[in-house]
Amino acid sequence: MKRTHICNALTKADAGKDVILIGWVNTVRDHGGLLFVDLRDREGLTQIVFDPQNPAFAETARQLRDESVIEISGKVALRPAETVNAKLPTGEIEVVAEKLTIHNTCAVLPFPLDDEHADKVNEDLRLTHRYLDLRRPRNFKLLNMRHRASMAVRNFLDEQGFLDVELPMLFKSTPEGAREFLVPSRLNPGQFYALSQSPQQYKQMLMVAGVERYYSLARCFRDEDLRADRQPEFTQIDLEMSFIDREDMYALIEGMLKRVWKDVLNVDIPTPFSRMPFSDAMNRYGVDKPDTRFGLEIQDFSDLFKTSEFKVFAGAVSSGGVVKAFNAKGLADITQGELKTLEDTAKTLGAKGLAFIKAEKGEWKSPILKFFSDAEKAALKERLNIEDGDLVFFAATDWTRACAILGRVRLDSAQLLAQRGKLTISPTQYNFLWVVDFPLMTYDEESGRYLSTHHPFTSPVSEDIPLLETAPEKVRGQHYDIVLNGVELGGGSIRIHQPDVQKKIFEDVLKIPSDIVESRFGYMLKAFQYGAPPHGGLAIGLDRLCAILGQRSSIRDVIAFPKTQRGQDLMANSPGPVTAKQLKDVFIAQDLPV
RNA sequence: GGGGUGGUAGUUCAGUUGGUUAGAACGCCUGCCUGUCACGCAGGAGGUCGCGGGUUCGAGUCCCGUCCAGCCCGCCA
Repeated sequence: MKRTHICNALTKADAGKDVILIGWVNTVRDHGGLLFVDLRDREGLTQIVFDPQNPAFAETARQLRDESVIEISGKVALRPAETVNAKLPTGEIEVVAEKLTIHNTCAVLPFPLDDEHADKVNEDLRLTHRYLDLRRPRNFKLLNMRHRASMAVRNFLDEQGFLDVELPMLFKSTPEGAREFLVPSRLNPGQFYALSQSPQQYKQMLMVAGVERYYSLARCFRDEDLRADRQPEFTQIDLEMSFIDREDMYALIEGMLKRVWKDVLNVDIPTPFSRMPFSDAMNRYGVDKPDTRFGLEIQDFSDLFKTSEFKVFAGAVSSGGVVKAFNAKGLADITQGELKTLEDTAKTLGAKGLAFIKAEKGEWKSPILKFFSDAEKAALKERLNIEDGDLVFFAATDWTRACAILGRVRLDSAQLLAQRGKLTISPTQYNFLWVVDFPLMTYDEESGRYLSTHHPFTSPVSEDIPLLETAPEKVRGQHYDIVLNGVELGGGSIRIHQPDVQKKIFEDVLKIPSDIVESRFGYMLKAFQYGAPPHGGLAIGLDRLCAILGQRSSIRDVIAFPKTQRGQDLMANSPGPVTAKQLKDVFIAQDLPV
């Protein structure tokens, strides 16, 4: 059983050769006195011609069905000129079968495998038979693309002197972060590992260890609710370097992504990437991961409406909030249904309603127009460039909420405009962006404490360190997010390497009791006392990266065996029950109601 | 935990105001066919309308509950 060629290799230069091909039956076309089979392997298709009279396979050829696995011995022949198939790389030839071996038959398929139909099949059915879904060339290409992206990353980082170091997935519980998968320890009764949410602490220890440049394609685990872009286990391009500042990191990652885009898509992306402070991103786009492929920028009108007759707007400002608005240019033809959907979306984000102005046929239409003074209208018209056919949305509430509402409405409006052909959002335009100057701390109303915006190892911007005592929310972190087309690809930071600064953050700012600091982070504080180098790092979501490269809206499409929204593998049926003995072995009693 | 969408043949879908035997396309099975490449032609099989309950003379259709999927919010240091 050895093939001489793959299924997209043969050309007219091979005419007359004896060949052996193995693969899956893609299609059978039985003409009675003549039978065609398109034979497929992962590389392509080759047409096989059978003469059903040939005693070598008179009994079997007629029994060929889609997706059977067959081996063909035969001779390459030029196709008659009028039957050349220009759509196939092998379309100028065919293989005249002399011998047929059926290695395996195929049961009736649970769903069609041609891309045109299969793409529409319910995902749960495809996931149940993921081995079939992956057999489709379109999905194989995604796996292949992911492989090439990984190789580009590995090659680039290797050339830059990075060591691939495998770090533990069995770590300890770190309750500050995401919910974790717990793993009972049989050898330590009553004790648990947690599956690593990220190799953060270990990779910092590698820097103390003097490795200087570390990377790995690290599997990470988070027991949170799933989304199109979130799986319970996912892969990060995780790296850490010593003796660097933010500029070094920007340059490195720009080089790496440039290499990935070149190797995978043969696209040259321009560097350096643009940068945007967090506050700009929020104020202009309403999110910390702006999609800058289109405008529709949000503006602040708090000053204008501070003294407005319109109490809703004026009241929002006087109670410390803001009034923000953006012009969904050309969306005045929005339908009632679409407007209702936008309003409902806004409400889920905490809006009481969604105020708007529609500019049509030379006049403005709006339920709130009567509250606006002429001066206010003129200012809106000028600053938002309101013209006939436009639709302006407002949000008047606290800053965070106003940003969230308009940020989301902006994205949804862009979709509506794109559907109307009034706005182009190209999946092959790559707007990379560094978002920088995040606040180090965010005040949490609920607990009445400051929480790390990212994680407690992020180094403050040095000139802001004095503010740690007085106004922690004003301290900027040396954190950076890499954003592409509205997707947060990843992020990282320059870390704290001085034990006293790290201790101050834990105890004085985050108010974590010192005994807990000691039990959770004591080893880090100790390690930092032994000559910890200045260092920083970053992690990029490989799944999200590949989804963008492959123009897929869900990372499930670029993961070989993804889980459903309930965290199940429908093919293998995981998770599943365990026996009482297994539980006993790890000292777990199951006595809570499910 | 919350919000909204969907579930009808193997698959994708249609199914009107609640009304006869639930349809179409593709797939599957049988037969015919020597140049197809989404081959064609003829015939056939295939349904617990997700599940449970209710309203009704009558439910795929209306109501309640429930399960599942995908989307979003919360959550994701």
